[in-house]
Amino acid sequence: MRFDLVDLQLFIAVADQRSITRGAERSHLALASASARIKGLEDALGVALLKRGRRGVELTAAGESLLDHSRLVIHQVDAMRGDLAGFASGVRASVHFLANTSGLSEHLPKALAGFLHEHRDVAVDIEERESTDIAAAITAGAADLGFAAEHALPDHIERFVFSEDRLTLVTSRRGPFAGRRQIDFQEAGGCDFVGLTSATALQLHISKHAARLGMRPHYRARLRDFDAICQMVAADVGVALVPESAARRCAKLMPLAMVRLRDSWANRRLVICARSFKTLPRPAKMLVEHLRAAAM
Amino acid sequence: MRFDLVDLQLFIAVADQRSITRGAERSHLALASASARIKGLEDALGVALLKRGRRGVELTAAGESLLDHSRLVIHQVDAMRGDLAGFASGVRASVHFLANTSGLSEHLPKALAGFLHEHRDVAVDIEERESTDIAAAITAGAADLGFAAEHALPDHIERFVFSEDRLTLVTSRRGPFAGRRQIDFQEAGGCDFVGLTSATALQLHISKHAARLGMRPHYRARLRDFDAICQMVAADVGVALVPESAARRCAKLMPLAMVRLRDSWANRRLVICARSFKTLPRPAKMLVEHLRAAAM
DNA sequence: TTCAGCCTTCGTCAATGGCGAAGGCTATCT
DNA sequence: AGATAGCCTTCGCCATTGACGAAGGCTGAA
Repeated sequence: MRFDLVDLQLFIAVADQRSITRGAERSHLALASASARIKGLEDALGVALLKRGRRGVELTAAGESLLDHSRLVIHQVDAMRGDLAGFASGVRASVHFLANTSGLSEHLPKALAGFLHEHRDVAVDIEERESTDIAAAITAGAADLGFAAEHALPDHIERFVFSEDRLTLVTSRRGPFAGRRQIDFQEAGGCDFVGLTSATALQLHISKHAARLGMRPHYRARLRDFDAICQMVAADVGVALVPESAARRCAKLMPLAMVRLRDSWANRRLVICARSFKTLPRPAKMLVEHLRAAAM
Repeated sequence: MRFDLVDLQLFIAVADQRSITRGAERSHLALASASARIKGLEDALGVALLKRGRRGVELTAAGESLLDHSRLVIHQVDAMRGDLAGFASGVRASVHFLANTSGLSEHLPKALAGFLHEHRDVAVDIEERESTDIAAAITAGAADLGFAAEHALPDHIERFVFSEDRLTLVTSRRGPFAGRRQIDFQEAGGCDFVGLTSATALQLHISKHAARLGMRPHYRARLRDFDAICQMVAADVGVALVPESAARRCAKLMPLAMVRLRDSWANRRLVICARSFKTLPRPAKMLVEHLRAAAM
C-alpha cells in the first residue's frame, strides 16, 4: 500500500486540469499509465479522490484534502532539491562572522584556517567591525557570530572566552620607562599618547579606566590601526596602549620597547559571541565547536 | 534523476543508526538494496551524503541538510496519510459551530439541514452558547464558526448578516396593550416584566437600551428560555421581549398577544462570524458559502 | 599479517510501470 | 431510438527496475 512523488505530482496536474487525460499529458505519461496511478493512489489511501465524468473529473472532499497536502509535500521536496543543489554546485553553506581589529588580525586567522581546512563545504565571510557594532549587528540578526571584547557586549548576547588580549604600553627604545619591565598605568600619566580613533571599543575602554584613575591623557595623534600607531611611537611622538600581540609583531620591525601594565583591566577578555548558540544554523554551529576547541 | 519516499525513509534510518547495514534492517531491505538506493540518491542529488568508514557512516554537511529536509517531507506525508485515513474511515471532516439560543432554535436548523444533505462527508458539531461567549471562543480558536447577535461581537471578528431578529413585546390576550399593533418601548415602562437570566447577550442588549430610555423595568421572573417566558406571560405574570420568531411559535400554543416595537434597536442583526473567513478549513468554508447563499 | 566489520559490486530473476489498442460509460446530437 | 463524441478503464505485452544472495574490497585494530 504505497504511493510516490510521481503520483502526487500527477494528482496535482490532474486536479489543475480537471482531467486525467490532460493531467497525463502535463506529466508526460500515457493516459493508461496515469489512470492506473490515480487508481493505485486511491487504493493506497482507501478513499475515492475523484468523481469521474464525461467532461473530466472533479475532486471529492478527500481529493481536495489530498491536493492541499500534495502541494505542501512537493513544495518541501523542491526546497530540499534546491538546498542540496547548493551543495552539489559548491556554493555551499556560509557563516557570517564579524570580528574586531584584534580578532581579525591577531587571534582568528589560524583557528579559522584550521576550520576551513577541515570543512571544505563551508565558507566563512568575515567583516571587520568595532566590538560595539558587532553587538548591535548580532542582536539584529545581521551576522551569525562575532569576535569582540567582552566588556563591549550587552548582557543578552551569549558568549564564551576565546582568548585574552593583554594591553601593553609601547614606547620608543629610549622612552620614559626604558629598562622597566612593568608599571602601573598611572605612572604614564605625564606622557604624551598616541591612540586609536575615539570611536573604537578599545579606545573607549582605555579612556574609561584612565578616567577612573583620575588621568587625563594627552593624545598627540589618533590613528586607525596598530601598525600606524606603533610607527608614531617608534618615532617618539608619544607612548601608546596596544594589544600585546600587535606590539610583539610591530616590535620585530620597529625600534620599540614593550612595558607591561600591572592593572587588571589591561587584560581584555575576547569572546566568541552569538545571539543564541542553540539556534545557529548548522555550519555556524560547526564553527563554534571548532572555536571552543581552539580557545585558550 | 529521481528519488522516492522510500529513499528518504531509508536515509533517515541510516542517519539514525549511523550504519547502512542497520539502516537497511530498520527499513526491511537487503544491505545491497539499501546501498544501491543511497548511491542512487547521491547520484540524483549530485552530492555525497555520507562518509563511509569501517565503523559505519557519518553524514556530510549535505547529508545533514538532507536529513532535516527528509524529516519534514516524511512528517508531511504522515500528516497527509492521517488526514486521508479520516476520509477513508468515514470519520469525516467536521465543522465546530457555536450558536446562540435564537440561532439554534429558530434560524439555523433549516439552513444546516440543507447543507448536511448536500455534503454527506461533512459533520457539523453545534453547541449552544451566549453571543458574548461565542465571540470569546472564536477569538481563542475554539470553534470555526459562530451564529451570534452582531452587537455582542468585538470589531476584529469577521461577520456577515445572516438574518434579522425583530424583538416583539408579548403580553397576555387581555394585556395592557390589547388592540395595539405597535408601540414605543417606553410605553411599557409601567409594566411588570418577565425576562431572560441577566447573563444573556439579549438581556444585556435590552437592559442597555432600557437604561438609555431612562426606564427601570421591574422583573417579576427571570427564566432561561422563550417557551418558559411565554408561559409566564400568558399567565399574566408580566410582559416580555422575545424574538418575533419565538413569539409566533409560542402564540400558536398559548393565549398571547404580540405587539411590535417601533424602536430601531429592537431589530437585531444576527450574523455568521469567524475569526477569519479566509483561513477557515475547507469544510467550514463550504458551510460558510452555503450560509451566505441562505442569508436573508 | 590476519581478522573483523562494514560497504560495494555482480549476476539473477520476479515484479513493476510504461505503452498502444480496445472496451465501457454517459451526455448530446440527429 | 440510434449514432456520436468525449473521457476513463481494462487488457496484453515488454523493457526496465529493484529486490536478493554471494562474493569482493577497504580499513582499522589485534
